[in-house]
Amino acid sequence: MLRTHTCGELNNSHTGQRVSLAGWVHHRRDHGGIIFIDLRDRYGLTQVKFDPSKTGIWENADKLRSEWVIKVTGSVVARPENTTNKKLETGEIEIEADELEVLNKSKTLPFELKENIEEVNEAIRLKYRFIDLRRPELQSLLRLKDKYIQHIRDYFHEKDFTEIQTPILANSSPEGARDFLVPSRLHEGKFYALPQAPQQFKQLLMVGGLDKYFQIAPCFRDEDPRMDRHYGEFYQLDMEMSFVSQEDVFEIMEPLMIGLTEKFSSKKIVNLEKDGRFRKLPWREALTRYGSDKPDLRFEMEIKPVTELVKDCGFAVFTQAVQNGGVVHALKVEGGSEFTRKEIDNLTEIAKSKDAKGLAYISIKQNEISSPIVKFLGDELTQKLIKELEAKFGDIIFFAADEWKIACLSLGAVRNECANMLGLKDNTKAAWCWIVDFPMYSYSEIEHGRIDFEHNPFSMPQGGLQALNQKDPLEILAYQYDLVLNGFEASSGAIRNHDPEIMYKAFEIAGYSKEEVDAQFGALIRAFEFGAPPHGGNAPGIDRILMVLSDLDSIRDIYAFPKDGKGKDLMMDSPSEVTEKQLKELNIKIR
RNA sequence: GGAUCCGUAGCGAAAUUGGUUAUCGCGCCUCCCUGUCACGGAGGAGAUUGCCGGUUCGAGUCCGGUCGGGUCCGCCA
Repeated sequence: MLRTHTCGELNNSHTGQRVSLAGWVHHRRDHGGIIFIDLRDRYGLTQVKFDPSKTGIWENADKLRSEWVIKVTGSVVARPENTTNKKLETGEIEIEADELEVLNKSKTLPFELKENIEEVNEAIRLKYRFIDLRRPELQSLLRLKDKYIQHIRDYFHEKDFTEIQTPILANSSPEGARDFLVPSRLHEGKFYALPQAPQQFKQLLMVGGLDKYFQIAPCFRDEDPRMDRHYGEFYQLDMEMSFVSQEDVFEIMEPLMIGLTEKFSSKKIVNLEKDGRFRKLPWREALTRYGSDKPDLRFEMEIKPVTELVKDCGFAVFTQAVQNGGVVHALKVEGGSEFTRKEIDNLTEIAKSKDAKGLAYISIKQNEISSPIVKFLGDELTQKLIKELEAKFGDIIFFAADEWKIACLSLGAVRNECANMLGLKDNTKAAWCWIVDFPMYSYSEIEHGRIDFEHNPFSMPQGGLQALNQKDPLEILAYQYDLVLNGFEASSGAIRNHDPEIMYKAFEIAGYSKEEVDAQFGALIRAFEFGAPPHGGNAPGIDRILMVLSDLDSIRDIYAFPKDGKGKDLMMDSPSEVTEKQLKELNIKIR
C-alpha cells in the first residue's frame, strides 16, 4: 500500500503517529520558508507541512504543482493554536512531512477545479471529464447513484424478484424510437438493433414462467436529447410480473418510490390520497384539468372547460371553435394580472408552439379589466366567466379555443410556464401520481383519418376482445399507466395483451394484417400461443427520477461519462470513423 | 427538420454611437516572503476577437455566409 490512511480521516487522536498519505496536490501555499500542501483524495483534504529547518526534502516540495500525484510520509502533529481550520474535517492536525515521492506530474489544468465550475463551458469539461470527476460534487453524485441502485435491487430481491440480463444485440422494432443498428458480419445485409427497452424479452420471460423479473436495463434510442433525456443510452428499472392486475403493480411500485424519495431526497411527499396511496388520475381528466399527461401536481392551478358558457357568445374565435366540434378551456392564474405585455406575448408563443392559434385573456387589475376580448364577450358574460373561475383582483384568465387536445395541451404549456414565472414549483415537495386509462387508439398524426395506437401496442384493451369488436376504437381505453413525479414522466407501464386472438384484432384495428404482425412480432405472438400467463409491469427511468429527486438541472450530472447535446462523447471523440477493412467485412459502403 | 441564444488569452468576463497599443479577475512562469488554508508582495508571458467574405478611411463592434456550442419545439416510454 502506498498509504496508511486517507486524506479525510486523521484528527487529534492520531497525533504522534507516523503515516503515509497519497493523493493530488489540491493547493500549494509557499511562504518562502515553510510550504503547505493541501493533499486531496476521494475522502478529503489534509494539510501537509514542509519545514526547511526540519527536513531535507523542502527543495522538492518547492517544485510541486497543482494536481501532481504524490506520496508523503511524516508524523501527525496538532496544529499550533489559532491555526486550526474548522472548515476541514482534518483541520486540527497536519502532516509534518519527511519523505516525499512524486508519483506523477500534471500539466496545467484546462480549467480550474473551483466552486463556480458550473460557469465553465460544458464542452471543455466533458472533453476532460476525468478531471471534472475529481470534484467532490460529481463523485458524491455517482456514489449516491450507486446507493440508489442498490436500494432498488435490495427492494426487488426482498420481494422475490429475479434480476435477469436480456440481450443487448436484439432486433429492430418498428414501433417507437429510432433504433441503433449493428451490422451483422456473419449474415450479410442483416442487422441487429440495440434494444429500445427489453419489452419483448421481459414478456417472453413471463411466458417462460419466471413470474417476477426485474433488471437495471440499458436502453438505446437514437432520438434528440433534452435536459432530462440523455442521448443514446439510458437506464430503466425494467420490471414485469405474472398473474397481476394494474393495482398489483401499483402496490409494488409505490412503496419503492416513497422509499427512494425519503432516502435520496429531502422532499416532502405531497398530494397522497387519504390512505397514503398515490393519486390516480385518468388520462382524459389529466389533460382537461392540467393540460398534460404528466401534470405537475405540486401546485393546483386547474383548467376549467367553459364551452357551455361561451358557445353562443359574440366572440367568433370561441363560437367557431365550438361549431367545429372543439372546446373552450380557461385557466385562472392567481396574481397573473402583474404579467407584462412582453410576458403575455411570450406565453402566447408557448401556446402557439402547441398549435394554438392564439391566447385570449382577461386580466383583472385593481380598477379595470384589461382584455382584448371583453368588447366581443360583453360585460355580462365577462362577469359570468370571472365568477365561474372564481377569479379575484390580481388574477388573469387565459383561454384556449380549439379542438379538445390542442386546447388542453396549449393551456397546459401556459400553466407550466406561469408556475415557473410565479415560483410555484416548490422543490421541497415531491408530488407523485399515476395517470391511468390511456386511450388505446387515436387518429394518426401522420396519416389523416387513419387510426393508430396511442401509446403501446402491447397493452391489454379494457374490455378485451368484446370491446375491440363492439366499441368505437377511439373510445377504447387501455390498461396502461404512467407514473409522474413533479411534472416529469417517471415511468410507464401496462397490463399486457397476452392473448393472440386479442392481439391480432388490436393490430387489425390499427391497420396491420395478420401477416405483418407475424413478421414484426413473430416471437411474441408465437409464445402467446403456448400458454402465456396474464402479466404486466412497468419501467421507470431511474436516471430521470434521481435527477428530479436531487434537483439537478441536467441528466448528464449523474452519468460518469455523458454524451453532449449533439450525442458526441467529446472525451473519446465518438462517434468516429472506422477502417476500410472493418467496413468491408461488414459489407457496408459509405456514400 | 424548425425556432432561439451564444462564440474575445488556459478559464470566466469587459470593450460608449464603428476609432487608433483589445481591458480586468483567476490560472500559468520568475523573484521575494517560516503559520497559511481562495496566503501575501513585485514583475512577466500568453489573443490571427471561431472561420470566410463584404460595407467603411477605419470592424471585436455593422451586413452576408459558414463552422461549433447551449436551450426549446418536432421527435422520444
